[in-house]
Amino acid sequence: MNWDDIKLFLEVARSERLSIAAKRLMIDASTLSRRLHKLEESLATKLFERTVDGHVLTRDGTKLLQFARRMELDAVQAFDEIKEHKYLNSGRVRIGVTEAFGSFFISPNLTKLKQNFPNIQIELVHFARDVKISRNEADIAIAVEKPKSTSTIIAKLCDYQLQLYGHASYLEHAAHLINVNNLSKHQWVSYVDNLLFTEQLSYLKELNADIKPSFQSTSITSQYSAIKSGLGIGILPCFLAEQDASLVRLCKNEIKVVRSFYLVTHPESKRISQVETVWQYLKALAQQKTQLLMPND
Amino acid sequence: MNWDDIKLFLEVARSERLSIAAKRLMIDASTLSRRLHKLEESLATKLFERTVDGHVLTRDGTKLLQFARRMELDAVQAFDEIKEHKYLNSGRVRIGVTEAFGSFFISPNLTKLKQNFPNIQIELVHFARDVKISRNEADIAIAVEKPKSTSTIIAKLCDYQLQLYGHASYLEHAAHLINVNNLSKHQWVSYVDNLLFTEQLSYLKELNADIKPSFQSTSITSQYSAIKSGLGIGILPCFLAEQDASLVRLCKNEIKVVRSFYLVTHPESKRISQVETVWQYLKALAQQKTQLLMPND
DNA sequence: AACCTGTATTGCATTTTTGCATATAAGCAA
DNA sequence: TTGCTTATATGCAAAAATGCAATACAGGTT
Repeated sequence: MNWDDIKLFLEVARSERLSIAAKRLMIDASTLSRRLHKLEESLATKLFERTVDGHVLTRDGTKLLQFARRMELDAVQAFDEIKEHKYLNSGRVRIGVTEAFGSFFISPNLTKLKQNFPNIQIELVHFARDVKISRNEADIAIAVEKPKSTSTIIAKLCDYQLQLYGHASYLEHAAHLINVNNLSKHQWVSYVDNLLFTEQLSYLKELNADIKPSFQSTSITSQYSAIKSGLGIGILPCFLAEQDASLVRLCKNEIKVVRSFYLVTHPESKRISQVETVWQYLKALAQQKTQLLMPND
Repeated sequence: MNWDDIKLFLEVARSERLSIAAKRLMIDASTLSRRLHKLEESLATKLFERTVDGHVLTRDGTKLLQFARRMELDAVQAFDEIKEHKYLNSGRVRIGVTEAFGSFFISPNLTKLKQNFPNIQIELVHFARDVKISRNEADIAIAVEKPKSTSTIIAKLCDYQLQLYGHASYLEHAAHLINVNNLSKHQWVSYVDNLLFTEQLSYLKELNADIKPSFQSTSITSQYSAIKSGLGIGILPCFLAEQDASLVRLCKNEIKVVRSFYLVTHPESKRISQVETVWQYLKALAQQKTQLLMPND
């Protein structure tokens, strides 16, 4: 596949007219036509329906268009930034992160970063299973498991603790006090077992095999909402639950699950200034928020 | 600029050896050398330092590398998806959104979307001033002001309300009850005036010119934290504050600021299935959460 | 110093791509 | 029908890109 042909493709997709596109690109229409055919050949598909009203995108063409637009954005940005030499700590950094950590820890704590480095743009990508750092799906991944890939840079970010939480409204109903021995008598909120993206999170098994959850979700946010609405008790990361004064930590000392987050990146990315900046920022942030991640009171 | 040269550039940047890169690309080293020089010429810069130990990236080269990697990701994904014909409701959708709405409304409510469309990846970009939809910086922007650009598609997403909130701990200290007439006697938390990215948010002026804030921040999250920690009272979006039971709404009926969010996209994007899906999802979500956005009790 | 090794670049013949001129076909409007 | 537009196809000369062989260059070794 010739990337430059994608540039031509974009123009044709936009003008919907071969001749107009050719003029804009300042090449001959015949050349353009030939190169489009070549692109289609290399993708083994038809990108345009050649009608009398010009070139109309096919399904595959539409699909290509969205990627082509992104490529264009990058090409243009690269050109601009190099031309203007404004490359120190500016640009996008894509962070791949779990839902909970992204929404409740990273997102709310980007203020200082934005103040110190106003030209860094953070993109947050929530991932369910893996972010493929090796495939550049993110510049920095925050993973629960150490990836095995050899070509990545890995650093431990922090430990974090998960504990048992319940909402005041549920605890009122609970006739008997909750303790480690009567856990299975309670309503539990938890992950959907078979969808666990990492064995690391199947903490229920660690506790007691008898416990049968009454509400399950793949989303930590909806578990959080469920617990908050009094549906039951459940394990939540402390960095999430401790920010909500209406949740009560139960069996403080008996139930403690500790997990770790790892920062992962690609050697190529790590050398880029704004990626390095964000990397350091995240490490500092985690250190500073130890109390929230690992409450020890 | 020839995009295809960027592909070659990538390979050389990685192998750091012209000859090795040439072998991998299955072209002659001389061709590769010439095309690199041509790329440098079109960018009017030097991308590599040609040393005895191969091609070492310059500053500009490093800058180009990060964009090149993104382009590669897109090219590869485009190729894969077209090859596998898996183009319905799969792919990335980048949403540009304000900090508050992103962190406290969008992020926590993506669960259903993920369940129904597991192959859609959401990228959240927080923006301070504008997301340039016209430049493809996001597929969908959620803006506080209607953009004037002609080439965009705009739809009203929702109204949302901002009200005055305080934390229990602050209200205890407050010797006198808070009412509309003694507002200026209180500690206020607010935006940094001159950094307001849109006039829409300068609600303090709407209330009372006498009010002098004692804590200001550009970040709604840190205002939220400040209010929560008892530093003072302040205006917060209801969709944020109402989710926190420890905050008390003050002067319910007297102080009400109403603003609106607009969905913005590009005609090209709108035709893409997953963008349209997310667009509809957001509209439905806003409708469903009217009570949170515009509490009327 | 002469030589070897690994590197990138240059000169030149060859191949490929391009632009132009021209031809063909298809749809549509007067 | 004719005339207009638009896209594709073809032949061909001009221009550009390519591969190969030769060259240059820096470091280290004999």
